[in-house]
Amino acid sequence: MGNILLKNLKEELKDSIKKVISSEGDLSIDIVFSKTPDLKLGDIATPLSFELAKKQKRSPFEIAENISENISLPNGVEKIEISGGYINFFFDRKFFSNATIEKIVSEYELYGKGNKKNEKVMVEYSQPNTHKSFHIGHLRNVCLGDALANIMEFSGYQTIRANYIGDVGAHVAKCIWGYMKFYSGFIPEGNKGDFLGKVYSEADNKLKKSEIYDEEYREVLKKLYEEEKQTMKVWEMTREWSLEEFKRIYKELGIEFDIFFYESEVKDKGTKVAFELLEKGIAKNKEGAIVVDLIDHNLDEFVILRNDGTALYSTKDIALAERKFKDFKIDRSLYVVGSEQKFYFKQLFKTLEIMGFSQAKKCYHLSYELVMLEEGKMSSREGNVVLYSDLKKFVNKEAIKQVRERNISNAQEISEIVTIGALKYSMMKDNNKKIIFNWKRALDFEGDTAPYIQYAHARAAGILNKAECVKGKFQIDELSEKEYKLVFILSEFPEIVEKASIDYRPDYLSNYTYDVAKCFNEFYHECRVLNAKTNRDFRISLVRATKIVLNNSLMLLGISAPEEM
RNA sequence: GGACCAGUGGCCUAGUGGAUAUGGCAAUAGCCUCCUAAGCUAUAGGUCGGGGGUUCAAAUCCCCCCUGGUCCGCCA
Repeated sequence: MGNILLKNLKEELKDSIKKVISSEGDLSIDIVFSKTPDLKLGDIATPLSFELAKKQKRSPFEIAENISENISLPNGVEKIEISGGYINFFFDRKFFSNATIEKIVSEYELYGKGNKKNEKVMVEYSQPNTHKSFHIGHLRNVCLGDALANIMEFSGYQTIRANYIGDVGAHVAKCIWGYMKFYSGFIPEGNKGDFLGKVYSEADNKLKKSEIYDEEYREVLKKLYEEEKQTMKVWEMTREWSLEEFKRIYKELGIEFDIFFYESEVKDKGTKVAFELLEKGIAKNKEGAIVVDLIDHNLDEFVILRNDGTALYSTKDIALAERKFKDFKIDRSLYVVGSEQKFYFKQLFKTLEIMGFSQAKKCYHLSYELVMLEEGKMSSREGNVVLYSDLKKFVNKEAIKQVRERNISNAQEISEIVTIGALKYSMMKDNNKKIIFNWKRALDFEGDTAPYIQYAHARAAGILNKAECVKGKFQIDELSEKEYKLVFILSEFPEIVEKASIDYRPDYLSNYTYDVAKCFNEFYHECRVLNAKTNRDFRISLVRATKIVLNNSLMLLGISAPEEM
């Protein structure tokens, strides 16, 4: 931990370069390294000479020459070359490979782990509404959020995974009205959560068409607000149905939360806070409602309580944030929520700042675009959604079919691992952009998919199983390009994790993991391992290191790495 | 009307100041007597939405325009 080989080499190189250029009095420049487009050109490069050329009014070539002639290269860097003005550095590749692979193998599951940060972070994600169906849009959220939490934790933050369930509000009342009106006393045998989703959609449809129905619904809404006994009983029962289904899904996905918050438990506190803010003069009364004036911040007015005194989304979120800061003592608060709420979160964070919470500056809204159907937006109301349960069922069917074509001992378990992996990966590999859902692609297990990566892992496992006693020590004769390319990408893992945590970008990990799998497959086809003529011990260790990195990065994505498939 | 996000080969996508623009799907041609063919190799496919500008260097930054999405609710 902490001592990252590739990163260290970069730091040492920076120092060496600075020593050369400082003799000419130029220290202010920030030295950056990039990968070379081709390993033939070197391992890492810097375009520093272009920047210096401008400042010093000399030719970049001359500057590069000067650096190249006067630099004392750190241990592990073998050669320096100038190419088109770039300064390219060549590592001592045997040394680098040796050190990298030994490090990975010895650190094992800790390889890539960041230093402990003295900071507590809470990630809030998967905020499903009870009494509505759980569809693939919710799936995207929970996958992203879980990966983010994993990454933060692995990067060294103390991390709390929070779920915030919407169990009150108009949609609940609609569903309960529909249930009492058309299904009173009925207890579905199968998936109770999906049943409620259908009841909700059906109720919403009928309510649009009848004023009498609408009156009845308002009555239910009122009774829920007043916590009338009979209605509350139905609420409790149906709420539990939804929660059971959610928990079943989380279990299936292998996702665990540290804490569940419910809207029902923060709404009263929120109302209190709204009045407190009013008293303190942070908020003001506007036509009976309570609003925070954010016009000077270019954020309009933020309504935090309705004029009838009932709670809004904002009412509850302010109370919940306060609870997170005060009771859980968190320093950093992350929210994984769809991008349509961007403006809302700006208002919320600004309000928290005005309320005096220093953590407000470390609040972050990880936003992502919706999962859409080819024909357009999904809507629980309309009922035109792809349910999570259906998607899982069909993907699993395909996985079972494919596993059966192979000779595998525990087909059931493997098909489940492939199914969940494929689902999660497809929801995370894009940079939070709009996803147009497509069945053909969802059932694809080749190319840039989780099964491709899992397969690479299983292959590595297969080799290691057959390699009798494995020596920890190895000698490297001649490094082939495929071998070294693989070593190099493995060495990048810690930096990728760090960047993903800084930028809050789980997709960095998805892309990286796929690249590792691809490199490994190329290596696999070109280099024999078990009956290798050269580098046998090294290759076995390289395979082991690859398996470790694949396993660690899949773990961050919440995807299982099978030993066989 | 104002604000934000996106636009990269037929389709999807990486890359947000550095070298010849990354991969996948689909297509074509190959590779299993050899550690798992959910794999590999090769071929073909590009006005990086358009136009200006800044820069030694632009898919990336600035301005204008086009297209799509979202927000500007006492909804969530």
